[in-house]
Amino acid sequence: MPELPDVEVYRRYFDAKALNRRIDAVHVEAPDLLSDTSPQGLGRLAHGHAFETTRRHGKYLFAGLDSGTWILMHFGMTGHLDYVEDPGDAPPHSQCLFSFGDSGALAYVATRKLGKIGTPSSPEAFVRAEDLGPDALTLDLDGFRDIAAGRRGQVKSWLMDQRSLAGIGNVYSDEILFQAGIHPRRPVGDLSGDDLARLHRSLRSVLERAIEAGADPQSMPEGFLLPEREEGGTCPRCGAQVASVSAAGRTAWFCPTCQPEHNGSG
DNA sequence: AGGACGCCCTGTTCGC
DNA sequence: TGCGAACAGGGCGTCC
Repeated sequence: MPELPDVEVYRRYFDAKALNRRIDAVHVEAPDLLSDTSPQGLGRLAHGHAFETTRRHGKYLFAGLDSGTWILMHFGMTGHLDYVEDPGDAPPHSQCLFSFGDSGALAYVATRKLGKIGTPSSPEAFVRAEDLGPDALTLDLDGFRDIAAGRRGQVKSWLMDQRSLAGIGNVYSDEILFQAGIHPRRPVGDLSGDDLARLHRSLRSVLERAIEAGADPQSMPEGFLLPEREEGGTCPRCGAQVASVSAAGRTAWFCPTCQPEHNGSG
């Protein structure tokens, strides 16, 4: 789930459900997820205040309180947000629950507890402290070329490196490489200027269109590889069977025909 | 520097 | 039917 498009959809959901409502109670079910505070500390920070703004950087969501402090959410592999009218109806694995004074509650749900919740002094300070790269959606072609320069590894690893550019994970790196017709294990240094330009265009369009689709795998645009990322899946462009290789410690899915490992000129 | 692992968790699926 | 292994869309630390 939670790569850049998913987290952007969560952010909008957060805005729609949780802004400008007085927080009455904070319940933390999994204190281990709090990276820099305690359940009591989080409660003190939020109690009596309201969220007034949100931001996103890569896969991180930041919620700003009217007191000027911030709460950070990262969703790991299985996290999401769920608003319920009755706090008693919070779904299983609700690790953190913000209850509002008027009614309702926002649940941070994470089955596998691989995410984290923190209280950075600001989004900018957090990005700096974690050494995150620029948000993938804000990067123009020149910036993209800059971060590619000198890079030696495989293109998929590079796209997924949060310190290089923030927001792309396993699924969307596959999609971006597919749309650009580039094999996931191609060395970044071997990519031509045209390859890089194509990759950058794919990056933007894939992320933007995925957000438009609500980051819902069932609703992806025609021609997306995403729903075919499994054994027996077929390429939406040429119909060939998709293949998988291990890259960057994850399973990369791609079309062997549309994404040849070696470019023809070599 | 980059890559291959193992690990953090829990739930689901698949093979025997 | 039951059970263990493998695996799942993230990220960190360690070793080579």
